[in-house]
Order: sequence, then structure tokens, then C-alpha cells
Amino acid sequence: MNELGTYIQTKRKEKGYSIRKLAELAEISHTEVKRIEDGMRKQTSPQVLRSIATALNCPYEDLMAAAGYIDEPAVDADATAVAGIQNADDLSQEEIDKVNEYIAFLKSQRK
Amino acid sequence: MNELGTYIQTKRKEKGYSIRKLAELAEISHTEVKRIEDGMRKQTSPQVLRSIATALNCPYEDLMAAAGYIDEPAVDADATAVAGIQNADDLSQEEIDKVNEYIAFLKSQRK
DNA sequence: AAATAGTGTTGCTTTTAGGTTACACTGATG
DNA sequence: CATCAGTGTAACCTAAAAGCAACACTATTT
Repeated sequence: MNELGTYIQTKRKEKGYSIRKLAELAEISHTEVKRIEDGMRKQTSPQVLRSIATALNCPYEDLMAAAGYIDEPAVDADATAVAGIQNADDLSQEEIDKVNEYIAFLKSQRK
Repeated sequence: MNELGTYIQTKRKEKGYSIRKLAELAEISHTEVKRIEDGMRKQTSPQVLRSIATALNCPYEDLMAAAGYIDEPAVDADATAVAGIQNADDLSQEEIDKVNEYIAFLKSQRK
């Protein structure tokens, strides 16, 4: 059982729902709910996750994160990471590409 | 052609990639790239979108948003300029300084 | 002009997400 | 005890995602 399955099953039981009840509220088949809980799905679609989130009345982002589709809805990691980079205004796409290449180079030089 | 397809095709052509080249970089089939661009896919998997984002060196969140899987990533005006810079996580201060130097250099080369 | 390599495009096949049906096991009610 | 409603589970089927192979077209090269 993976993270997504654990998350959903926990939430479901918290609310006292059966697999079939959750499926009915989410308007998907109960077998699919079971398979997702069991972790038998490699790629549950965001559409289905959205339905389940609505039915469970829990944040869709949490399900997406549990499925590994997005990062934890914490503080924007990228923004903070590049916060120190100055003078990056008004860069063309070509220049951005070069900067990215350079960053990759810098990382490769680490010992 | 839907929003996702338009976004990917535009980015692809900006970089001068052929469908096959992009597919090779993303390690997916070229036919799949074409079908996504053509909007023949109702539910392209986040996994594939992640591969394409990496290959195009563009924000994965943009593709997810274009696909309608998440809301538009709220970009504050300042961050917009550096939004295209990837792989900048985990840079040391020294490395950030070097990147800024390089950016200054790029700008000085403009005609 | 024939061979070659690149491009986009299309039909066919495989894989898998998701649904339908049916099974086995409870616990409650007549 | 027998029926009935509810539970989880497992087989089978379908539709859609994704890959494979081959096509037609163009540009370059020998």
C-alpha cells in the first residue's frame, strides 16, 4: 500500500465511509476506490483524485502530492531557491537557457 | 488544438526541436508527443507531462496548469523574470554569486 | 537521378485505468 | 433458520493511453 492509498483509506475511515459509500459520493466505481487504496494503480488520473477529494472533503492538493504529482503544498520551493539570483529581469529565453546550462555546469563541478 | 497542445508546440518550436527530437529527450514515443500537441489525449498522465517539462526545460507546473490539473501557479511580478530558471535548488551562496556574474556577462554581450 | 536522412502523419498493437458483474462473508431482522 | 442489506474482494470486459512500424514528403548528398 502506497502513500496515496494510505491517505485515502485513513480519511475514508475517519469519516466512517465504506468503500462503496465513498465511491458513490465520488461518482466512480467502488472497485476503483479499492484498487487505488491497495496501490494497484500506477497512474491514477487527476480527474479521479479530484472526485475523491471532493467526496472526502479534503484538499485536492494533498491527494496530488500523495500521488507524487506535485510537491508538498508547502512554501514555494523554487521561488526561495532562486530568490538569491539577482539581475535576472528581462532575460530572453535563449539567455535563460544559457543560465540553466551554466547552473548545470556549476553543479557538475561540485566534489 | 487545446491549451496544453498549443503550449507544448510553441515551446518546442521556440527551441527548434522536431517532434522526434522532443520525444527522444523526453524518452517517450514521438507519436505520443504529436497526439498531445494535436489535443487527441483527454488525460495525458502527469508522468508524461513531467518528462516533457524536463525535456523542454520549462516549469512542470505550467504544463499541469495547461492540462487543467492544477490552478495557475501564482507568479508574483518579481519572480516572473527568473521563472524560467530551472535546477536552481540547493545552490550555495558562492554559486549564486557566480550565476549573477554570468547573467551580468550575458547582458553586457547584448548588442 | 538515386540514395539518404530528416520531417510530420497514420494504422495497428499492447498495456493499463476504470467499470460491470459476481462471489464470499458478515450482522441484523422476519 | 432464512432472508436481506451491507461489507470487502476478485474475475472479466471495455475504452483510452502509449508505443511500434510504416507511410508520404522534402531536402541534402553522392
